[in-house]
Amino acid sequence: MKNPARVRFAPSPTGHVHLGSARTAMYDYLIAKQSGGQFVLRIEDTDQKRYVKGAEEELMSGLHWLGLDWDEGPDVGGEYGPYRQSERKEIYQKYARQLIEQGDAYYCFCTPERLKEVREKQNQEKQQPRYDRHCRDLSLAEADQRIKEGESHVVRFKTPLTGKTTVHDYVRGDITVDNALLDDYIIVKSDGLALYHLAAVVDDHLMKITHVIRGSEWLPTFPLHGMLHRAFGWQEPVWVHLSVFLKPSGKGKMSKRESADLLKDGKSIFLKDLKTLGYLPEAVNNWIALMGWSLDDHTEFFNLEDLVQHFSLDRLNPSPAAINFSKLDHFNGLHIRNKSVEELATLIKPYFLQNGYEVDDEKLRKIVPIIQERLVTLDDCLPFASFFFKDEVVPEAESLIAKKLTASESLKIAEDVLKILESLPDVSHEAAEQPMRDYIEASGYKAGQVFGLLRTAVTAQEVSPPLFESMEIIGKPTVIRRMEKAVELLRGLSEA
RNA sequence: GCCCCCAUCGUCUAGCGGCCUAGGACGGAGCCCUCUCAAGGCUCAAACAGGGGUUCGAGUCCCCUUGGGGGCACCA
Repeated sequence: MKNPARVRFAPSPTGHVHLGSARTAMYDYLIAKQSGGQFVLRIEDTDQKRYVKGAEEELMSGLHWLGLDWDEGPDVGGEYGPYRQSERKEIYQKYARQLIEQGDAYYCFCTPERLKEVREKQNQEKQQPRYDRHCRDLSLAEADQRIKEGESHVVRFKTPLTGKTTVHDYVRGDITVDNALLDDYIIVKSDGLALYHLAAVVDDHLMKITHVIRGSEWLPTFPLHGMLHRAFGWQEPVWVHLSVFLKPSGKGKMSKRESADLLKDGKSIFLKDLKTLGYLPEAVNNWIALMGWSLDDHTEFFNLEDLVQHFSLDRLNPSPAAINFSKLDHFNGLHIRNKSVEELATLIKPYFLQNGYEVDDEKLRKIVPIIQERLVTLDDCLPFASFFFKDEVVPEAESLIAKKLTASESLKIAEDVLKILESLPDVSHEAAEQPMRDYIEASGYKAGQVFGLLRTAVTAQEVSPPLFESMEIIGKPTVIRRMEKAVELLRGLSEA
């Protein structure tokens, strides 16, 4: 057994939970669980301006939906709290001051306006936009004095002017950058709250985090985080940068606009949408787990427990992955078929209820086996099985005309079939199929023609679960009633 | 523009110098099964970005080019 890992998922509550976050959270969870360690949820809300109401709740329900339950977090507590960064303001200030006093950071009094001017000038001269280090060499005494006088200030990290910094990413290896190319990043804002860089590093240390798994958008500031740890003299966690998810075309990452368009197609990159669209959390997990990770060259069906057992950082793939929704559909079908009748019945029942149908559980349990392998998403149960719960279904008269036959020929068939069904003790699969096949044999019509007509009459659909199984569930009185209606409709058609 | 990262079928990927006439999956095409639709089974088309090295031998190691992605905020 490995050493217990403490892994944190640290989202900012600024919007909907998307696939990229979900995958990071899952990997966090897997590493924590497989080592017998803790999965920690930490809310990174140091930017109050970007706070979105309800985002935290959505985040938590999204994680729970996927089965990624955390051991420590703002709601459940833990011995390393508080777990919301906005509640840790004083902690960051203390550490920022330490950095300043030991010469690794400094107060900066430059106004946003001046910064903007500097940037514009640099842009004009085609220089790299960067802070000009105007306040870097102010003495601490002078700085403290100006602060006492109430002057607005931020804290910047004092990046070494020369030399190189090497940081180690678990999947990419060593990454080395020239310090001269780095900026003196702001680590505490003028409102006194730390920026991500400082807050995350301090929290990761204080919370004894062993693995930092995050998106590759953090790669550019990765050296800063390494330098911060070293300035404090802290041991660094294992750093793991995951590749980003690209839009289905593979060209760039998903924009807000495109996300909206996607929803019109019944697809989405947001967890909350995926749920209402009828996707199973098991399928979503399976799907995103395999975007950037693989076990071997053939295993592809996983549930969360399998992943806990088999997941390994060693098999992470550093290259970006395009989102492939047809693969999600495939996995969803696989996981739907993997459900027991009881489980699936429970999952699809709400769809019928929401659409105003009264659902008899006994009946539903009979329906599940015949539609299970036909469902791609849970809401597919509606087009497949609604007719079971309707008192009456009335097909279009024209749709009753069997393939390659006339209305009057179809009428003849309908009348014959009705007669046969009436003569049967019941319309169970066993009782009905053979007589129907005998009729087909004797009449010379094609099986497709007769069954097609029967299907349309009984279900008012061209596509349905297997006919005889369906009729058995519907029951003889209703089947007879619907056949009579079909005869009536066809009669009207052949007289016209 | 500058910095960083990445590079195998359309897509997700296996491949860690000889097991590769490059394997699997999704999607596509076809066939079988069949009362429709599925599911399932079988078959086919489909890739090592290009150029230099290193080596007896390169998809696998190194360099360059090209392409793609990410970042350059008092956001995370």
